[in-house]
Amino acid sequence: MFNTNHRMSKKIIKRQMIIQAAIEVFSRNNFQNSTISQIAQKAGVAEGTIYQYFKNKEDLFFSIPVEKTKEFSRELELHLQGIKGAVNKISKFIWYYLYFFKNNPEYARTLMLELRVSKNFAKAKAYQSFRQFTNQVLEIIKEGQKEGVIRDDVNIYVLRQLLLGILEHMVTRWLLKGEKYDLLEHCDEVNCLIVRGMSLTTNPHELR
Amino acid sequence: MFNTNHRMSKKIIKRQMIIQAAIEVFSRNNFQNSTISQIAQKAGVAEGTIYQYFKNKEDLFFSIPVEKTKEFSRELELHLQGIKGAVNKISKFIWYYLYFFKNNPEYARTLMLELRVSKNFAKAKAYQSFRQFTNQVLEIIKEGQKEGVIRDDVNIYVLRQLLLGILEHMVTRWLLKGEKYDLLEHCDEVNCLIVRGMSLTTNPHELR
Amino acid sequence: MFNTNHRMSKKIIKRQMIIQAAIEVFSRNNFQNSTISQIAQKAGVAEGTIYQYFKNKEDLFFSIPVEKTKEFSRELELHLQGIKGAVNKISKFIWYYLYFFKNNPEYARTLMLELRVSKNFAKAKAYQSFRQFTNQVLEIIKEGQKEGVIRDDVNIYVLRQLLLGILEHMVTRWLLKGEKYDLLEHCDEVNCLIVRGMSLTTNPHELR
Amino acid sequence: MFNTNHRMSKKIIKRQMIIQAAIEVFSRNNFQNSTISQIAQKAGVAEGTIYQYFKNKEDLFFSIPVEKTKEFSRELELHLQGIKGAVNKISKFIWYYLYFFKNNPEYARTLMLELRVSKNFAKAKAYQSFRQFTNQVLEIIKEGQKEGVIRDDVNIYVLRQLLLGILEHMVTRWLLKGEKYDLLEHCDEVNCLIVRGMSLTTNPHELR
DNA sequence: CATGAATGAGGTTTCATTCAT
DNA sequence: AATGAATGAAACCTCATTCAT
Repeated sequence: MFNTNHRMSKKIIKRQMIIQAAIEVFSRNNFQNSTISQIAQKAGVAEGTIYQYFKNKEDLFFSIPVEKTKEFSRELELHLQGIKGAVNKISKFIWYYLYFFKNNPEYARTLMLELRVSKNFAKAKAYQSFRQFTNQVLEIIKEGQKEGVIRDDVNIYVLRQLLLGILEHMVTRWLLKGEKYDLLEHCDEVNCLIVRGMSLTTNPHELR
Repeated sequence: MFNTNHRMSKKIIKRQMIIQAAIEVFSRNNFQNSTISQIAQKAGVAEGTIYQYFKNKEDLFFSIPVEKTKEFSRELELHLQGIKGAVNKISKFIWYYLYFFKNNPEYARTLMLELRVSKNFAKAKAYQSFRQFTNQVLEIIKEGQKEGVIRDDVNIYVLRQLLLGILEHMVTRWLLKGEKYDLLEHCDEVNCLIVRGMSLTTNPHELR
Repeated sequence: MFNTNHRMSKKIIKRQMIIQAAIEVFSRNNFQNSTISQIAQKAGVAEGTIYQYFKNKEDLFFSIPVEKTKEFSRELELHLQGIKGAVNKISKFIWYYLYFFKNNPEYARTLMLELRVSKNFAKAKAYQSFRQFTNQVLEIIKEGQKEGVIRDDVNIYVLRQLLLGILEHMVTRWLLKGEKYDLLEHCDEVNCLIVRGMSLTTNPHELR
Repeated sequence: MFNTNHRMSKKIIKRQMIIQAAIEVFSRNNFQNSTISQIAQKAGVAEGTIYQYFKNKEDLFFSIPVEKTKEFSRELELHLQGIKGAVNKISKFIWYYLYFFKNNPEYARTLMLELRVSKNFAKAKAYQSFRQFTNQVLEIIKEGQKEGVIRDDVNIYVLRQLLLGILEHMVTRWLLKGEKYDLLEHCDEVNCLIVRGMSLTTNPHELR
């Protein structure tokens, strides 16, 4: 039994190593132009070994967001702890989102430019992991509506789409521009714009 | 001379046929999984013929947005004609943007899910065509600031990014969801949110 | 049109060259151990070229008996011409069968040791070609029964099985023994045994 | 010593389990398409374990007929016991041959469609086991010649070839037809044909 | 003795591109 | 200008075998 545990943990570690290598390789080239041989080399294992951990190249590819989203959610949880008020939580979420991808630029590239767009991504189990934290966002929005600080005349799904859409776009644009500027640079401005768009106005006349 | 013109127009038509076939093929699969042979078949020409009009597969790929963006800009111009006021122009732009991609779903897929993300896209001449209409947007924003209806405490590039980002995201999301709903469905709501975000408030206290 | 014909005939010739090369290669090793690269080399074409003529390795494999059985039937027809009497025809058939495989030892190996046994062979169109000449055999047997020289108390399919079974086995055994003796060596003896087994006896009481 | 015996028998049992699993796996796919992993799984052992009982995959493969032929010969012996006369023995042999393969269809497939045809089979020790019972057949034929009931104007090896050839072909055909009919169905008819072919005729009364 | 993770060589197949016709 | 046959490089994946535990 000890033996089994030992083997298991070794397998888990090696699995992580392969995924990390895959992120690096997939982020530089793209799915099709990345080769198993490159990944194997970077992971320091034989090509065949990869097929003991993943069914095929696509399976390895889709395993990446499963792992990274777990990490994202886990740490997001910590960062939200102790924050009161939906608006403050949203501000923190915006900051953390940009912060996370700033610090995981390779994963950012893989996720935003490759995975999200992949034909089978929505169908894959990977997509399930996403639901997890997008639901978290939805909860915060509902909370804000209850508090009376977030407008309830707009569909909450549209509000969430607004929020995530802008953030995704910011990361994507940053990547396409070659990561030459600081992703957190306009954090406050964007935060301000988003919150303004989502929040209730005392003076609605200003809107057409 | 007439002969030459005739020849020219025949060449141009065949070129268009190939581009149209390419859009259809690239939109269904993706760049790597689309084959020259498929495109040739759909265009009704031999494989070799394609290489008389385009340097290689990538060149054909990047020729698509050049053509389609011309079309987009040309028609956008018409739709903006006669509209007064930056806010109204922005509203119209939002509508037209969604309207255009609703009616060109295959090009939408190719552009949003493949081209935009392509490594060499930014470097390619295709990107130049884009500048054309993103600059148009910038002009409208500046106009709005002069009119005093668009806030000038935020960088105009950030404002443009906000606008284009949300629109891109709407189209992308629509595509990823399988085009099952009407892209123009939430046009008014989104319009309202964007305009609100960009516009000056009489009562700025409400923010943050 | 001339151009097309010319191209067509060139394609047919190249197809034959590939099939001939395939027979030689498949006969030496077996299906799985033969490589497309070996066949291409022997045929004097590039590997990719083979895939312009055959869907895949298995398709090439199953195309062999289709071609060779045509050849077998065509020549068998000539050899049977002018022969009177079912027994004489059967004798000639036996001789020709052994003669054909003696002169096509490589095809013999491929057919008897690989193809006949192949899982998908029966389902493949190749099997259809076989029907052609096994039906011919059946006709001769029926003819013999009408003439009153072949017993009609045994199912004709069993009689055919007897005939083809022994011949197949003779060829197979010859191959397994390394083709060290003359396949036609025992032709007369076998002929005699088979004909005796199939023919009516003057005194039929002896049989069941 | 008891300990040793115990160990020995445990080893022998495990060996048998592996061989049985191998028969099942090899019969379904073929040699090349069967994997050690499949066999190990079916046998309930680890892959590595197989290599403690057999040198390699081919060695395991060729061990199958060695074991099964022992079984065949052992039981054939019993079935022939007490039967008088070469013709009766041959009839019994024919019946038992078909009976055995009817009841061992998986082994039949492996032997007839894979092993018999295998390039190295003749050279392998497996082939030696075969000699054992083919010699038995030869003895019966000689016995019949001495009795004066089997023709002696034909080479005894040709006679044996006739006998085994037809039987092999019957089994093979049955397998290729998907075992959809009863292998013993035409036993009597074939028996009759074979015996007639082998026997002296001038005086037909002598038969049965 | 038993295990099963690691290996890595090797083959099939695809497809962009070329070039003779 | 148009064709389409030929090319051949390159990559995924399998699996028998080994060996440390």
